[in-house]
Amino acid sequence: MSTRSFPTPPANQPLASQLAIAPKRTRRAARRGTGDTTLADVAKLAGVSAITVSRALKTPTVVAPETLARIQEAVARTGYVPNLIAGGLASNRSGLVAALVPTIAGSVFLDTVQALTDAFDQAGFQLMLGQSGYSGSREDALINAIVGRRPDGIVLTGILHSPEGRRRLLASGIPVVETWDLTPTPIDMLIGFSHERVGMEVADFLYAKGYRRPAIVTAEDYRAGLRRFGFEHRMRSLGVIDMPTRVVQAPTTLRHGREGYSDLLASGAALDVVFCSSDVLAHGVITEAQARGLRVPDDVAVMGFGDLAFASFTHPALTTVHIDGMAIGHQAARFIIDRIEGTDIGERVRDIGFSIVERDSV
Amino acid sequence: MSTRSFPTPPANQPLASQLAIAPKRTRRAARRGTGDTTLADVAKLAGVSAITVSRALKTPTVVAPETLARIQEAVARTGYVPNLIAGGLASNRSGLVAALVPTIAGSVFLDTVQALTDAFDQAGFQLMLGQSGYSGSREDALINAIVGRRPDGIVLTGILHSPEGRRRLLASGIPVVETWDLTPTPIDMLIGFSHERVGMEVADFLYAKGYRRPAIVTAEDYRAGLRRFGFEHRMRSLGVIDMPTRVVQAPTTLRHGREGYSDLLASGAALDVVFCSSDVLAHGVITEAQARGLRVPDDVAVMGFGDLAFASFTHPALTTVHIDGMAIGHQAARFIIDRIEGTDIGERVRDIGFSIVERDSV
DNA sequence: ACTTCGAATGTTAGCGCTACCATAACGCCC
DNA sequence: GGGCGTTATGGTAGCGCTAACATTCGAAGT
Repeated sequence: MSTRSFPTPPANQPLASQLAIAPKRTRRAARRGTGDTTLADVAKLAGVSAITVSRALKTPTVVAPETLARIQEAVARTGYVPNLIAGGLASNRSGLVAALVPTIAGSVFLDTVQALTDAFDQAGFQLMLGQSGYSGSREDALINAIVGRRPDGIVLTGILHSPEGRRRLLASGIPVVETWDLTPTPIDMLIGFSHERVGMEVADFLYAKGYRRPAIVTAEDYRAGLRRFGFEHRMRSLGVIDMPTRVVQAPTTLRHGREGYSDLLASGAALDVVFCSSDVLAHGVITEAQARGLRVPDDVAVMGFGDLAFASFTHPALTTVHIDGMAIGHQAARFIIDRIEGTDIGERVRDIGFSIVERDSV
Repeated sequence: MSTRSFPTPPANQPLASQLAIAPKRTRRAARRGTGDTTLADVAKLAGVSAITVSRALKTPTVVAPETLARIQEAVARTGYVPNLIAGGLASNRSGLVAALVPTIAGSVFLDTVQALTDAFDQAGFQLMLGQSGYSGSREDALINAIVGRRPDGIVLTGILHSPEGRRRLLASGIPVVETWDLTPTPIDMLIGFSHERVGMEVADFLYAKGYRRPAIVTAEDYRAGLRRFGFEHRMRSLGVIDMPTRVVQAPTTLRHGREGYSDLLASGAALDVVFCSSDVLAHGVITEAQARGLRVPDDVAVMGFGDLAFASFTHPALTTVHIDGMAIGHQAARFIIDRIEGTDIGERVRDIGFSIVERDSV
């Protein structure tokens, strides 16, 4: 075992002994602390004031090298870990950033969340994760729990917030970044792309490829609805009127894709391509088609959305819409960090765009 | 409007007026606050003391109904959101719980993380997410960042912590739950299962099914290594000596599965079944086999691990090892919440077990 | 009538840190 | 040699909340 040479001086005792000597006169017992070593303990050990220790830890350059060394030794000896809660209260910077996602199960946002944790970790912030669920019922309670912790920033990913939640966020004055969408009225900052345009571009793409009997398997989700809307709209203007559609629950799974396609077939619809609201769904459709002995894309073509890691490794490789989820996460983090540090953030609304990745399923 | 009978005497004003009257004598300007409404503001408006407002919010039952109503109205009017950072400092309960995972990209732990957020949310705690990476290099820095925020509990998922990190956690006195494994020397509490036994049971299972030429595609991960070890050990004692193996990087992807199987075939090994360290890997192996025109399980059988949501919907449906990730998350949360509330937690080490789910790929 | 108790509320003193100002010691310039 | 930066450090006063007692007052017990 390692040494334990410098037990904290019995600084906490005096009050207790007063108590023992003159219990009647003592106004009250000392409030018990955490028992952790504090800044003051380290300061005493290093023979400096508390504030100097604080500086030595935050901005070592302003402390004399000699003093710094003494403090660092004291820190090492005591195993001191700064209490960031206390620091946060004093400095009005909690060092926390909140990320709200509908659910992490869906995996579409995983890259974004990963990029967020990484970027914020690196900048010394800790990510608080909140799942609002697709229903949105607990949303307000969640927002209260989040705002109550006074995060230095909030990243909203793919949720449709209630007007009340929106108002609360606005009132809190906390920097907010909305992601994965392009709304006309952002709360604050925004990084995303247009789901409607995705739908339209996909329609053009498939039409150009010669497909005339498209079907849709889509999640019951606001953004997915937007893509579908754009798709249908454009297809119609191209003369394609009838588009059989299956709406499945979010978050999407392989199962939903299989069942969605089965249902589509059961309805007797003639179709040559299926546009899915997620890669997972598309993978399910491919799986179901193959289980039925159909060839993809000859008998039925399949188009996904998201370009998740697996998309290029399905068989056949999935043609899909590429969204750079990592870049979204990084930009969101950048926005918030810049805002906190007072750096100019430039344009507060950014369209990150998307691209159609043609592989073998279409 | 209801009565406001007992306004607190104007105790907060003196400093400001002093300032106005005798600026020279004022020792310093008042530190600027956050500008948010505080407990004191609400108290003043409701005509009670701060502590009564605090009680009204935390334990409404101890406040007279009339007073309560007055306070609630004041809260609504001011849009007051309690500062939980300050509360945490005062009460020594941060309301934060940390979860450390190697990465969320792997998706094996997703169910667990989801269950954790849900359970903690419900109990009023907020989850801080930390990704240690599979390398473990940043682990110590991460642990410092976590401990510094004085969480009320820490859930460790699938990481092999350095001795130094372990010591720090122990020293912090924070309740710790390790999950997804059964170590002989837990830090504190533990919920998991034996990876070695998984390997052994799978070996028995496959052997009983008549397979004699097993191969392994496994992630470079401690726990996966344990499963492999158990598998090889048992297989050997059953007389199977040669087991071609491909080790791929964690986190695993469909791609790794395809490449792993390709490599295995390229090495010219004769094999009748592939035991994979994850369902995703197994899915990749199936995909590659099918892309090569092989039939699963007739030409090659495939065994996964994890029983993720998609496992029963691959084609053929994946035979795998079922782990109840949600249950792990819930139990981990239970452990910590019980510990915080002082409830008896019972046995501190729990084996949640596993089961082999036989479907069509073996 | 007088303790005794419990319910409701208040007073005080921090929790551990940092912002803000002050101070001390040492050049350096004209 | 007095004024004025510069560098390193310290003192004080909070940040917004809650723990620990203290107090008040009416009801109940003896």
